[in-house]
Amino acid sequence: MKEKLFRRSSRKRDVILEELRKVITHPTAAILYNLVRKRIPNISLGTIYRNLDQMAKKGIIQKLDVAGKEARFDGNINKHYHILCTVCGRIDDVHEISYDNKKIEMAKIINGYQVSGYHLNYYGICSDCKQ
Amino acid sequence: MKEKLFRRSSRKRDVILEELRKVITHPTAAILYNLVRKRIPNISLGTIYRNLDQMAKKGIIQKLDVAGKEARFDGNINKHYHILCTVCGRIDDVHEISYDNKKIEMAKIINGYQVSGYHLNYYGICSDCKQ
DNA sequence: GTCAATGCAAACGATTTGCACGAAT
DNA sequence: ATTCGTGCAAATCGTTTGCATTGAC
Repeated sequence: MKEKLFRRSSRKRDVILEELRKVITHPTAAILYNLVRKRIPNISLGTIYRNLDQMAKKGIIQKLDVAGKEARFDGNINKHYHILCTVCGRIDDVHEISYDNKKIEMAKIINGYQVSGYHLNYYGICSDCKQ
Repeated sequence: MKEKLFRRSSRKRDVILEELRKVITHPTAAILYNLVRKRIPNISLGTIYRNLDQMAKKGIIQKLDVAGKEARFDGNINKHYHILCTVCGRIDDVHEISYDNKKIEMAKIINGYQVSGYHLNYYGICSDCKQ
């Protein structure tokens, strides 16, 4: 957990990561800011953003692939999926689905959600960028 | 195509939709603005946003579920998926994949992309909002 | 005539950045 | 001593909104 991922250690970064790992709610930067402020009152929102970015780039946290105004972050980098409430915007984890055709297409209830649909995005390097 | 979807007809809305349907590049509002301006030079960016929103709500276009600063739109509402280049940000359609377990997990090349991963998001109404 | 659609500019909200200072190596 | 990490505020960027006008019905 304390390998040579970053050039210098920082208590603030450590606390941001700890607080993110504590919750299962996929918080925004602002929400995390409020959580972290309870422990480090003088931390600034800019520091939250800078550290979340850094950690997401290193792959120790996840920046969620969700459209919308505010970015959301996940401290759990184990492979799992998400379900989003189209009414209140809440995001929950989806663990129990096995990804065969029938279940993806036919799942109607997941985690108590009435499922209306899903989106699947692939990531990769396009042929132009592969050069 | 010209049913009673909207209370009043609007040539600007029609042209926005036409231009969006012409391209396969999942443009941002600003890109579409430039395309539409070639035909309607005095159109404003606000009108582009208002109409894209409206049409997405009616379901005649798609607002893509992609994280990032700018929203992207798709004139093709047939069920299909997307592949995003992690280097240049380009987005292409994915049509040929059949969604059984093996293919999702094992696809290594799609549309010339070197695939690195995928994200699956479900949508629905959470139990609290269902009341 | 009514009220939706529009242009324009200002407002907004999330995120980023420049700068000077403090801290880890 | 170097230069990363930080607080702070200003800047930026995408998007939304208020208002007066135009246009569809």
